[in-house]
Amino acid sequence: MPELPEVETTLRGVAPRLLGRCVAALHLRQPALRWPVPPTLTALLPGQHIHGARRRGKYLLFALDAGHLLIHLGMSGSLRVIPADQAPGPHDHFDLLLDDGAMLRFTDPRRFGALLWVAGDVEQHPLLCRLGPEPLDDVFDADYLHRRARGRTAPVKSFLMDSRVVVGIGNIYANEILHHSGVHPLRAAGRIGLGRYQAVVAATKEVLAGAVAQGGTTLRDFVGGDGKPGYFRQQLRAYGRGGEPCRDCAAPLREVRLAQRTTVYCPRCQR
DNA sequence: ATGCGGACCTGTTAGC
DNA sequence: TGCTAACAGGTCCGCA
Repeated sequence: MPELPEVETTLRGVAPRLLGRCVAALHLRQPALRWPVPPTLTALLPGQHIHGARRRGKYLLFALDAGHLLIHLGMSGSLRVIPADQAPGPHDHFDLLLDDGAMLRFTDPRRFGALLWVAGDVEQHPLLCRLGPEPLDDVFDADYLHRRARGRTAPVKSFLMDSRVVVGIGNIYANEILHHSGVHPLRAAGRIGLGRYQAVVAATKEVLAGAVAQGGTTLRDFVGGDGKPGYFRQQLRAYGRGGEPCRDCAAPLREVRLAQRTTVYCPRCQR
Protein backbone atom coordinates (compact mmCIF):
# COMPACT_ATOMS: atom_id res chain seq x y z
CA MET A 1 0.00 0.00 0.00
CA PRO A 2 2.20 2.54 1.20
CA GLU A 3 4.14 4.25 -1.53
CA LEU A 4 6.24 7.36 -1.00
CA PRO A 5 3.35 9.71 -0.10
CA GLU A 6 1.90 7.30 2.45
CA VAL A 7 5.29 6.66 4.04
CA GLU A 8 5.99 10.40 4.15
CA THR A 9 2.57 11.00 5.71
CA THR A 10 3.32 8.34 8.29
CA LEU A 11 6.68 9.93 9.08
CA ARG A 12 5.16 13.38 9.53
CA GLY A 13 2.47 11.97 11.79
CA VAL A 14 4.71 10.01 14.13
CA ALA A 15 7.99 11.95 14.15
CA PRO A 16 6.90 14.84 16.43
CA ARG A 17 5.65 12.35 18.99
CA LEU A 18 8.87 10.32 18.96
CA LEU A 19 11.71 12.83 18.76
CA GLY A 20 13.45 13.40 22.07
CA ARG A 21 11.60 10.53 23.74
CA CYS A 22 13.23 7.53 25.37
CA VAL A 23 12.22 3.94 24.61
CA ALA A 24 10.65 2.26 27.63
CA ALA A 25 10.03 -1.16 26.07
CA LEU A 26 9.44 -3.09 22.88
CA HIS A 27 6.44 -5.38 22.98
CA LEU A 28 6.96 -7.82 20.13
CA ARG A 29 3.96 -10.06 19.54
CA GLN A 30 4.70 -11.31 16.01
CA PRO A 31 8.36 -11.53 14.99
CA ALA A 32 7.56 -13.25 11.65
CA LEU A 33 7.41 -10.24 9.36
CA ARG A 34 9.06 -9.86 5.93
CA TRP A 35 12.27 -10.79 7.71
CA PRO A 36 12.40 -12.15 11.27
CA VAL A 37 12.52 -9.32 13.79
CA PRO A 38 15.82 -9.73 15.71
CA PRO A 39 14.94 -11.19 19.14
CA THR A 40 17.68 -9.11 20.75
CA LEU A 41 15.72 -5.91 20.07
CA THR A 42 13.53 -6.22 23.16
CA ALA A 43 16.64 -6.04 25.34
CA LEU A 44 18.56 -3.60 23.16
CA LEU A 45 16.07 -0.76 22.75
CA PRO A 46 14.94 0.22 26.26
CA GLY A 47 16.82 3.25 27.55
CA GLN A 48 17.77 4.52 24.08
CA HIS A 49 16.70 8.00 23.00
CA ILE A 50 15.12 8.74 19.65
CA HIS A 51 16.96 11.66 18.14
CA GLY A 52 16.20 11.38 14.43
CA ALA A 53 13.37 10.33 12.12
CA ARG A 54 13.53 10.32 8.34
CA ARG A 55 12.45 8.51 5.21
CA ARG A 56 14.55 6.91 2.48
CA GLY A 57 12.39 5.61 -0.35
CA LYS A 58 9.69 3.62 1.41
CA TYR A 59 11.88 2.91 4.43
CA LEU A 60 11.48 4.76 7.71
CA LEU A 61 14.69 5.30 9.65
CA PHE A 62 14.71 6.22 13.32
CA ALA A 63 18.04 7.25 14.78
CA LEU A 64 18.60 5.93 18.30
CA ASP A 65 21.66 6.19 20.54
CA ALA A 66 23.34 2.98 19.31
CA GLY A 67 22.00 2.64 15.78
CA HIS A 68 18.94 2.92 13.58
CA LEU A 69 15.56 1.27 13.64
CA LEU A 70 14.50 0.48 10.09
CA ILE A 71 10.79 0.05 9.48
CA HIS A 72 9.06 -0.84 6.22
CA LEU A 73 5.28 -0.84 5.89
CA GLY A 74 5.11 -3.48 3.14
CA MET A 75 1.77 -3.68 1.36
CA SER A 76 -0.63 -3.26 4.26
CA GLY A 77 1.32 -1.75 7.14
CA SER A 78 0.66 1.36 9.16
CA LEU A 79 2.19 3.07 12.17
CA ARG A 80 0.40 5.20 14.74
CA VAL A 81 1.24 6.83 18.01
CA ILE A 82 -1.49 6.07 20.54
CA PRO A 83 -1.89 5.79 24.32
CA ALA A 84 0.08 2.85 25.71
CA ASP A 85 -2.94 1.27 27.38
CA GLN A 86 -4.83 0.47 24.16
CA ALA A 87 -5.42 -3.26 23.75
CA PRO A 88 -3.78 -4.77 20.66
CA GLY A 89 -5.72 -6.28 17.77
CA PRO A 90 -4.71 -9.44 15.90
CA HIS A 91 -2.53 -7.57 13.38
CA ASP A 92 -0.79 -5.27 15.83
CA HIS A 93 2.60 -6.94 15.65
CA PHE A 94 4.71 -4.68 17.83
CA ASP A 95 4.49 -1.67 20.12
CA LEU A 96 7.39 0.64 20.91
CA LEU A 97 6.55 2.05 24.32
CA LEU A 98 7.79 5.54 25.12
CA ASP A 99 8.64 7.26 28.37
CA ASP A 100 5.63 9.60 28.18
CA GLY A 101 2.83 7.03 28.26
CA ALA A 102 2.43 6.84 24.48
CA MET A 103 3.52 4.11 22.10
CA LEU A 104 4.29 3.57 18.44
CA ARG A 105 2.06 0.73 17.22
CA PHE A 106 2.76 -1.23 14.03
CA THR A 107 -0.24 -2.84 12.33
CA ASP A 108 0.14 -5.03 9.23
CA PRO A 109 -2.38 -7.72 8.20
CA ARG A 110 -0.22 -9.16 5.42
CA ARG A 111 3.04 -9.09 7.35
CA PHE A 112 5.13 -7.90 4.40
CA GLY A 113 6.46 -5.11 6.57
CA ALA A 114 9.76 -5.12 8.42
CA LEU A 115 11.42 -4.08 11.67
CA LEU A 116 15.20 -4.28 11.59
CA TRP A 117 18.13 -2.89 13.55
CA VAL A 118 21.10 -1.30 11.79
CA ALA A 119 24.13 -0.81 14.00
CA GLY A 120 26.56 0.79 11.56
CA ASP A 121 26.30 3.26 8.69
CA VAL A 122 22.65 3.06 7.73
CA GLU A 123 23.28 4.23 4.16
CA GLN A 124 25.50 1.18 3.61
CA HIS A 125 22.82 -1.27 4.66
CA PRO A 126 22.12 -3.82 1.88
CA LEU A 127 18.49 -2.72 1.66
CA LEU A 128 19.43 0.93 1.17
CA CYS A 129 22.80 1.08 -0.55
CA ARG A 130 21.52 0.41 -4.07
CA LEU A 131 18.51 2.69 -3.99
CA GLY A 132 18.11 5.32 -6.69
CA PRO A 133 17.52 9.01 -6.01
CA GLU A 134 14.52 10.49 -4.25
CA PRO A 135 11.98 11.56 -6.89
CA LEU A 136 11.44 14.95 -5.22
CA ASP A 137 15.18 15.74 -5.20
CA ASP A 138 16.68 17.97 -7.87
CA VAL A 139 19.07 15.21 -9.00
CA PHE A 140 16.03 13.33 -10.27
CA ASP A 141 15.61 15.06 -13.61
CA ALA A 142 14.94 14.23 -17.26
CA ASP A 143 18.63 13.88 -18.13
CA TYR A 144 19.08 11.33 -15.38
CA LEU A 145 16.05 9.25 -16.34
CA HIS A 146 16.85 9.39 -20.04
CA ARG A 147 20.40 8.24 -19.38
CA ARG A 148 19.33 5.39 -17.10
CA ALA A 149 16.76 4.24 -19.65
CA ARG A 150 19.28 3.88 -22.46
CA GLY A 151 19.10 0.42 -23.99
CA ARG A 152 16.39 -0.80 -21.66
CA THR A 153 13.63 -2.79 -23.25
CA ALA A 154 11.44 -3.20 -20.17
CA PRO A 155 8.16 -1.26 -20.15
CA VAL A 156 8.52 2.28 -18.80
CA LYS A 157 6.06 1.49 -16.02
CA SER A 158 8.31 -1.29 -14.70
CA PHE A 159 11.30 1.04 -15.14
CA LEU A 160 9.67 3.72 -12.96
CA MET A 161 8.83 1.12 -10.31
CA ASP A 162 12.45 -0.09 -10.12
CA SER A 163 13.83 1.26 -6.85
CA ARG A 164 17.37 1.22 -8.26
CA VAL A 165 16.24 3.82 -10.80
CA VAL A 166 14.11 5.98 -8.52
CA VAL A 167 12.57 5.21 -5.14
CA GLY A 168 9.05 5.52 -3.83
CA ILE A 169 6.96 4.85 -6.94
CA GLY A 170 4.62 1.88 -6.60
CA ASN A 171 1.71 0.66 -8.66
CA ILE A 172 -0.79 3.41 -7.92
CA TYR A 173 1.52 6.33 -8.59
CA ALA A 174 3.21 4.72 -11.60
CA ASN A 175 -0.20 4.56 -13.26
CA GLU A 176 -1.00 8.13 -12.27
CA ILE A 177 2.35 9.55 -13.36
CA LEU A 178 2.18 7.97 -16.80
CA HIS A 179 -1.37 9.18 -17.32
CA HIS A 180 -0.34 12.70 -16.38
CA SER A 181 2.65 12.45 -18.73
CA GLY A 182 0.74 11.06 -21.70
CA VAL A 183 3.18 8.14 -21.95
CA HIS A 184 1.97 4.61 -22.68
CA PRO A 185 2.91 2.30 -19.78
CA LEU A 186 3.97 -0.56 -22.07
CA ARG A 187 6.38 1.51 -24.14
CA ALA A 188 10.00 0.36 -23.82
CA ALA A 189 11.86 2.69 -21.44
CA GLY A 190 14.80 2.97 -23.84
CA ARG A 191 12.60 4.14 -26.69
CA ILE A 192 11.41 7.35 -25.05
CA GLY A 193 13.09 10.64 -25.84
CA LEU A 194 14.44 13.31 -23.52
CA GLY A 195 11.48 15.61 -24.12
CA ARG A 196 8.99 12.99 -23.04
CA TYR A 197 11.08 12.21 -19.96
CA GLN A 198 10.80 15.88 -19.05
CA ALA A 199 7.04 15.35 -18.93
CA VAL A 200 7.46 12.17 -16.90
CA VAL A 201 9.70 13.90 -14.36
CA ALA A 202 7.37 16.90 -14.05
CA ALA A 203 4.39 14.59 -13.56
CA THR A 204 6.27 12.52 -10.99
CA LYS A 205 7.02 15.55 -8.85
CA GLU A 206 3.54 17.00 -9.26
CA VAL A 207 1.67 13.77 -8.49
CA LEU A 208 3.82 12.75 -5.53
CA ALA A 209 3.93 16.21 -3.97
CA GLY A 210 0.18 16.53 -4.45
CA ALA A 211 -0.43 13.18 -2.80
CA VAL A 212 1.79 14.09 0.15
CA ALA A 213 -0.19 17.31 0.55
CA GLN A 214 -3.39 15.25 0.71
CA GLY A 215 -2.03 12.82 3.28
CA GLY A 216 -1.56 9.99 0.78
CA THR A 217 -4.04 7.59 -0.78
CA THR A 218 -6.32 5.44 1.35
CA LEU A 219 -7.88 2.58 -0.62
CA ARG A 220 -8.84 0.35 2.24
CA ASP A 221 -7.17 0.72 5.56
CA PHE A 222 -4.19 3.06 5.32
CA VAL A 223 -3.99 5.61 8.11
CA GLY A 224 -1.25 8.15 8.64
CA GLY A 225 0.71 8.53 11.85
CA ASP A 226 -2.13 10.55 13.31
CA GLY A 227 -4.67 7.80 12.56
CA LYS A 228 -6.40 9.68 9.73
CA PRO A 229 -6.91 8.32 6.20
CA GLY A 230 -5.38 9.99 3.14
CA TYR A 231 -7.51 11.97 0.76
CA PHE A 232 -5.64 11.66 -2.55
CA ARG A 233 -7.99 8.91 -3.73
CA GLN A 234 -10.37 11.49 -5.17
CA GLN A 235 -7.58 12.82 -7.38
CA LEU A 236 -6.76 9.47 -9.00
CA ARG A 237 -7.17 9.67 -12.77
CA ALA A 238 -6.14 6.16 -13.79
CA TYR A 239 -5.66 3.73 -10.91
CA GLY A 240 -8.87 1.86 -10.11
CA ARG A 241 -10.73 3.44 -13.04
CA GLY A 242 -10.44 0.75 -15.74
CA GLY A 243 -13.39 1.01 -18.17
CA GLU A 244 -14.34 4.46 -16.91
CA PRO A 245 -13.94 7.51 -19.12
CA CYS A 246 -10.61 9.31 -19.29
CA ARG A 247 -10.93 12.64 -17.50
CA ASP A 248 -9.11 14.35 -20.36
CA CYS A 249 -10.65 12.82 -23.49
CA ALA A 250 -13.57 10.65 -22.25
CA ALA A 251 -12.28 7.52 -24.01
CA PRO A 252 -12.71 4.41 -21.85
CA LEU A 253 -9.56 3.65 -19.83
CA ARG A 254 -7.99 0.31 -20.66
CA GLU A 255 -6.90 -2.16 -17.98
CA VAL A 256 -4.18 -4.72 -18.58
CA ARG A 257 -1.87 -6.89 -16.51
CA LEU A 258 1.83 -6.02 -16.51
CA ALA A 259 4.29 -7.98 -14.38
CA GLN A 260 1.31 -9.17 -12.33
CA ARG A 261 0.23 -5.64 -11.53
CA THR A 262 -2.97 -3.98 -12.70
CA THR A 263 -2.12 -1.31 -15.23
CA VAL A 264 -4.62 1.33 -16.32
CA TYR A 265 -4.11 3.83 -19.12
CA CYS A 266 -5.89 5.87 -21.72
CA PRO A 267 -5.32 4.36 -25.17
CA ARG A 268 -5.96 7.75 -26.70
CA CYS A 269 -3.96 10.15 -24.50
CA GLN A 270 -1.04 7.83 -23.71
CA ARG A 271 1.31 6.93 -26.55
C1' DA B 1 23.32 -6.42 -16.81
C1' DT B 2 18.51 -6.90 -17.59
C1' DG B 3 14.01 -8.97 -17.36
C1' DC B 4 10.80 -12.10 -15.73
C1' DG B 5 8.22 -15.18 -12.59
C1' DG B 6 7.71 -16.93 -8.00
C1' DA B 7 7.83 -16.27 -3.27
C1' DC B 8 6.36 -14.32 1.22
C1' DC B 9 1.01 -13.82 4.07
C1' DT B 10 -3.73 -12.63 5.01
C1' DG B 11 -8.09 -10.50 3.97
C1' DT B 12 -11.56 -9.19 0.67
C1' DT B 13 -14.06 -9.70 -3.42
C1' DA B 14 -15.75 -11.84 -7.75
C1' DG B 15 -17.72 -15.70 -9.74
C1' DC B 16 -19.87 -20.18 -9.93
C1' DT C 1 -25.66 -18.65 1.02
C1' DG C 2 -21.29 -21.04 0.56
C1' DC C 3 -16.98 -22.48 -1.54
C1' DT C 4 -12.90 -21.28 -4.47
C1' DA C 5 -9.95 -18.52 -7.08
C1' DA C 6 -8.09 -14.28 -7.99
C1' DC C 7 -6.43 -10.12 -6.44
C1' DA C 8 -4.44 -6.33 -3.25
C1' DG C 9 -0.43 -0.57 -1.80
C1' DG C 10 6.13 -4.19 -1.98
C1' DT C 11 10.36 -6.13 -3.24
C1' DC C 12 13.84 -9.84 -2.76
C1' DC C 13 15.60 -13.82 -5.01
C1' DG C 14 16.87 -17.08 -8.49
C1' DC C 15 16.87 -18.28 -13.13
C1' DA C 16 17.10 -17.34 -18.21
